[in-house]
Formats: sequence, C-alpha cells, structure tokens
Amino acid sequence: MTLADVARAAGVDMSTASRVLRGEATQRVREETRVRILKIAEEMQYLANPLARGLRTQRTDTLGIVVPQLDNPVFASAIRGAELAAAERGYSLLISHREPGETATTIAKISRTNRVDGLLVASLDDDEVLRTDLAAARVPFVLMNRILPGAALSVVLDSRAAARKGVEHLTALGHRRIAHLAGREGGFNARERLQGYRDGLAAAGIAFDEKLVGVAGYTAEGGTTAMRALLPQHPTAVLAATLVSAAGAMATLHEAGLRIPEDISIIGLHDAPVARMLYPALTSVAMPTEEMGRVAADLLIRALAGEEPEPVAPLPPGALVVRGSTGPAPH
Amino acid sequence: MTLADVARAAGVDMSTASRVLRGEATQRVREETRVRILKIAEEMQYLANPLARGLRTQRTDTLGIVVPQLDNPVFASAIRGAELAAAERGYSLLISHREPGETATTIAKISRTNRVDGLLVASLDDDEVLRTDLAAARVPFVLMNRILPGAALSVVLDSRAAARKGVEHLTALGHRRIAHLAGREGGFNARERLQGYRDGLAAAGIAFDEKLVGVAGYTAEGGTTAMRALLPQHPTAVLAATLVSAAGAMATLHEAGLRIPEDISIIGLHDAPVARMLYPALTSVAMPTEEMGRVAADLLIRALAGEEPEPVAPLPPGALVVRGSTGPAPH
DNA sequence: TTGAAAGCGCTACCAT
DNA sequence: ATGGTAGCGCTTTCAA
Repeated sequence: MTLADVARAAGVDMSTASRVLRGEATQRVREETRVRILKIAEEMQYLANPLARGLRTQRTDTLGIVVPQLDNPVFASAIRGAELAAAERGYSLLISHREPGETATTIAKISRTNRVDGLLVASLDDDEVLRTDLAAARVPFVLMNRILPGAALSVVLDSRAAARKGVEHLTALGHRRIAHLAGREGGFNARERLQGYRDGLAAAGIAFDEKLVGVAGYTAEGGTTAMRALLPQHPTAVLAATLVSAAGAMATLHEAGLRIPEDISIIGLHDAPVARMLYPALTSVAMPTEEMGRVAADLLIRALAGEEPEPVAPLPPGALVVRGSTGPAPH
Repeated sequence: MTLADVARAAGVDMSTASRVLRGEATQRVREETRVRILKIAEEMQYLANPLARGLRTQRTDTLGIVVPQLDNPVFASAIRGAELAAAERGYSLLISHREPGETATTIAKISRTNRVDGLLVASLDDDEVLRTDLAAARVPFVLMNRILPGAALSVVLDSRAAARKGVEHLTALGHRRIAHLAGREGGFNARERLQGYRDGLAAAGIAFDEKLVGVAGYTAEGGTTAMRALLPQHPTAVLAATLVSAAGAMATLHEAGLRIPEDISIIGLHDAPVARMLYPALTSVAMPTEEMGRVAADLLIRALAGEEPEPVAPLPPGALVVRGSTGPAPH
C-alpha cells in the first residue's frame, strides 16, 4: 500500500495524489480528480509511510517528552495533556522515561537522530545538570514544571499561589500554628511553595517561625521523618508540599496518637486519586498538571511553526478539595 | 552529518563505511580501514538517520507498547522492564497510552504505518473487544498480564499463586474467616485470584463461603463499598485483589471503628510505594511486574528475529511483604 | 490542472 | 577488500 499504488488505481501521477492527500493549501487540482483520489485512498486504506515522508521533509511530526518517572501522577497527567494537545495538532508523542542522570544521553540520542521535531522536558535534576543536559539537544524544547534561569520556554504551575491557598484554608479554620513540610532544598518548586506558605501566614497576620518548617523532600519517608521532628513544636495544622510527603506525615501523626483532624489538620498540594485512599482522605489543593502538559505541547508546536516564544504565565492552582483531613483548630 | 560525509572524510565509499559502522557480521574490510572509519565517525559524532535506515530496511528497531493507563504502578513498572529489555537488544520503545475504546485505532495506526516492528499490549478490555482490536495489528504482538484464548503470545503473572500466598499468610496467623475482595467479574485475573483464594482456604481446611466474597473491581471506591457489604459477615481478615481496593476497604474498616490489625487484618496483591503510605502500612504480596515487561519484550524481539514462539509460564509472585496491616487472629 | 523527476540518507546486492 | 548503484516511499520543484 504505497502512494504509487493509489496513484495508479486513480489513474493519476504520484505527485497529484500526494498533493491531494496532503490537503495542500493551494489545491491546484480539479474537484473531480480530488474526490476520486480521496475515495480510492479511503478504499485502499492508504496510510502514508512516515519514514519516507520524514526522510523527505526532515520532519517527523513527533514530539518527544522526557520524564524522570512514569508512576508519578504529576508526570502521568502532564503526559496525558501533552498527548491530547499534540494529537489535536497532528503530532505524535514519543515518551521517554529516564532515570535522573541519563537525561543528557537520552536527550542527545532522541534529538540528534531526527526522531522528534521538538522536546518537552521535565526534570528533577539541579539547574546546572539540566543545563548541561539540554545543551545536547539539537531541537527546540519546552521545560515543564520548572524554570531554568536565562533559558528556554517553560510552563510552570503556580506553586506559590497553591501553597498560599492551602494555608488560607487552614487559617480560615482558625489555625495559627501551621507547620510546613517543604520540598527539596534549593529546588524551584520548594522555594515557591515556601514563599506561598509565608504569604498565607502574612495574610492572616501570623508571624513566620522557621522552627515550624521541616524539609521532607518528595518521599513518604521524608514526610514521616520531618513530621516527627516537627511534633515538639505542637502545630495544629500542617501544609505538606506534596501528596506523598503528606501521606508520610500522616503515618507519624497516627503513631503519635494524634487524631486527624480533631487534634491536627493536614493538607497537601496536588490532588490525585491516592488522596482519597489515605485515612482520613486528604484535603488538597488541585494543580492543573494535565493543563501544563497541554500548554507545553502547544507552545512547542507553535515554536516549531516559527511563531515567536511569548512566555506563559504560571498556571494558577485548581480547586481546594476539602476532605476529612482538615477541620477547625482545637479549642 | 550523513554517512556520505563520513565516507568522504575517511576516503572510502559509502558502502564501505556503512558496512563498518553497522558492524556487519562478515567484516570483509581491512582492519586499518575499519579503525580509520570508526575513528572518524566518532570524531564527527556520526549517528545514523533512523528514518533513512528504516525506509531501506523496512524495520524501525522500535517496539510499541500500548497501555490503558500510565499512572497505574503495574503498567508503569512493566513499561520500565520492557524499556530495559528493549534497550539491551538495541530497540527503542514507543509508548502509547490510550483510553479503553481507542485501543483498536491506536493499534491500527501505530502498526500500519511502519512505526514499530512489534507490539506489546496491555488491555483491560473484554476478550471480544481485545480480539477485534488486535485484528487491526499488522505486526507481531505479545500480550501482557492476560491471556486471550486461542491467540498470541502472552506473559502473565501467576495471580492464582499470589492470592494463595496471601491467604496462607493469613491462615498461618490463625485466621479462619477470610473475606475476599475480588476484581472485575469475568476478568482473567479476577478469576485467577479467586481460585488462588480458594486454593489457600482449601490448604488450611477451611470451607469456601461465597458470602465472604465481594466484587470490588479495581478502584478504591469499589473496595470501600464491597467491604461495607462484607462487614456483617464478621471476617477477621481480608484478601484484596489489588492495592487500590485494599486501600478503599481500609477506609471502611476505619469508619466502622475496627482496629487494624487487632480486630481485622488486611492484605493486598501487588506491592508498590503506596502500600507504605497507607495507615497502617499494607502487607502485600509483591508481583514481578517489571519482570513481566522485560520478559514480554524479550519474547517479542525473539519472535521478530524469527525464532519460534515457545510460550512462557506464568511468572511466580514475589516476596510476601509483611507490614502493619496483618496480625494474629483475634482471641 | 497535471506529470516528470530529483533526491532525502541509508542498505544491500553485485562488480571489480 | 572495496566501490558503484538501485531503490525504500515520499515531497516538491519545475515543466508541460
């Protein structure tokens, strides 16, 4: 099933068939011929060979997306969004899932072999590492969920606003001693969330107390440990930077015999099915992660089309999803 | 950077350069020439254009993997395994994440456009639907985590043995009234697990009581609802078909004021990070999902190389990971 | 409005 | 041991 077959069956030249089937803008083709070719191609179930087409056009109509982990709901849903946006514009998505550290190799390989027209990249690596990795890219790229100073297009979530929103929920419930389980020190998102936490406190006229901030990173274990260290400060509420660290912290609270939310409330950033699986179900601030993937893909495709960059503003947080883990402050 | 450039720089013909760079078996090339070409290619950072190569060879050295969901830890780790195995054999992996229902279209598109040499497919659809979908495939394929009667190569986990292993843990702890939260009715894995549950009971001389079996499907909500319906039977232990339904069931137990594991024990099949995030941490039977991906990719690659099928036996369950959710039977 | 033909970069067959 | 060359299936420029 090649273009030549279709052309022959339709009694026209390959070039004519090609023009029609590509839906070329300037359709210098008689309507009758056009219809006939289309009909025959349909009947023969013709599908163009993307290799041949790509070889000729030097494009693949494929976007690459490289993520550090697949089972992370944030990336899973970003991929989903990117896939949808890409499909709408006629692009496919090549997903590349790589361990941190292999990113450079992956980017180099995927971009230097004409497999993709552009790259969507999410990375947990440090700025410098990421910068080096990206230097290997031979195609345009868009960063997801992080900013790399002085470089590239990127699409980020407004973590600061999200953290503030979480704190506001707690202060509205009367909480004053609110702890914060922060993310990785030095990380872009961690910094943003910490700032949002402070914003939220300030808005309620509560002084910032660094003894109420612990570094939990992005693991359950980190949350458990950091929460344990925070317990002596007797917070009545906790804002965790992620769902996972919130879950880890809840284990500590349970162990300590504290009742949630009667004795202590806890809220996480990012909403996902797992929030409902915890006990009690976790109140959380939803984040538009799928939208992030969608916007990133869109941005990249526009860049590929030669349009100008035009940076995108941080995506505002989604809804506050109130579940069982937050309640009025004690007393 | 094309092969012609390398050949020119090395002062040889393209065909010679091609032979050397492909590491052709019959290296009818003088050692000196070989080394020179290799060195120059290295210096020039030559990488073959996979489109051109694929167009010529009618192969892409790419495997497609189609999964119904990305954020499911089972599929995420199967993908990981497949990716590793594929990479070892020089294949890339094209991940295609599709909603149920779109599977047929995806398979058709991906396989009929010479994008992939073969397909790894995981599906939650019914047998008939899946059969229809696969009929659209124009390339060899291997099924993951399910069997389609009368068709194809597949790699499955030994769910039956896993369920039995779980029950044995419970009976060893003295439990006699063990409930089972089953998967989707009519599903292959659900059937296997139910059978394993019965095997385990039989091994301990406990009579099967269908009133102790509830259908929870594969969602937390299903687990919650099914567990609620089972409570009047006063089980002292529960075997859940999945991690997710176990989590859902735990919410019901907490609500009912039952203490885990003092009043009731619960165990899930499949181990994943989320098991540690629950409270108490969930005892579970690990399943070799990454291995499944690895074996499936291997099988497919061997099939592509023209080797004979040779079906693979179900992969035995991994370790029993004892955490806080199981304990001795009451009294 | 349609056709002819070159050529994308590579492999593999056939010569030498 | 090495070179020449056809051709994979398509797009695109140029000619008719």
